[in-house]
Amino acid sequence: MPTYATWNVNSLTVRLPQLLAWLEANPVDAIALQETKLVDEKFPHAELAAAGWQSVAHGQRTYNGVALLSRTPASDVQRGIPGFGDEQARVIAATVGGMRLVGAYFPNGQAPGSDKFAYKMRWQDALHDWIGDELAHHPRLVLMGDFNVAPEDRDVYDPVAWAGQIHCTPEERAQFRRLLDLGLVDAFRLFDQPDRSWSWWDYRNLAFRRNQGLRIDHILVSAALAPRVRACRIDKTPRKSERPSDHAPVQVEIAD
DNA sequence: ATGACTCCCAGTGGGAGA
Repeated sequence: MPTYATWNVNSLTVRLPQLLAWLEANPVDAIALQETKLVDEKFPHAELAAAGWQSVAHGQRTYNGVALLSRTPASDVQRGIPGFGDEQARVIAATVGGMRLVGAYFPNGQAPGSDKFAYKMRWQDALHDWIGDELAHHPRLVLMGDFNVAPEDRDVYDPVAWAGQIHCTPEERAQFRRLLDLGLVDAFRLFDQPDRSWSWWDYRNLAFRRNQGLRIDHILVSAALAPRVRACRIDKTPRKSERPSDHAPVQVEIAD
């Protein structure tokens, strides 16, 4: 049964050993990575290949950077959103085993009303329109990554404190729902899940120990795939390790 | 409490993240 995962690793240089360990314990068919923070020339293709992973990357210095790792070759690789001039490396898509996989690192947005928030809105407009086109060509599509949006109050540890704050604004949530309106389905919510399930915990304030987090990393599947989803879960295990990413990996199982 | 931590590039601090 095909399985896919997404993980914001917050520097692939720092997290490569943890990534390889996680992949050994969780042998997914493909994984989308965000915040690799590596130019493509420095991407660790060889180390990953030695562990049995093919990799395609779209990176830049210091910030952002995305990649797709797969057991079998990736074809029709797309870097960035077509037609959307973007200096920031946030999107990589490829076809793996007949499945269109889109890995995305949504802009943070900083604060409502800021220039970065306006960019986040423009970026999501462009992503929405492009995903609509992609779905027309690829009915079997998975959009996964760090969305930097908590879709509902139940995705926030303190929805009162976070009301209207970045990741929780009505504008960001409306953009998320617009993706669902394309026929995409939030795989995580197809199943009963533990209360207070998060995918990100702040490094500060003992947030992980207190389980104060947000669910902002998501896997959306196309309408054709939704009936075939068998499981979707967030793995908190890596967040407990030494020098963790602040995000947890999310994975999905889809029946053939 | 306009913080707290971590990463990067830098250079003995500052920006960005969320």
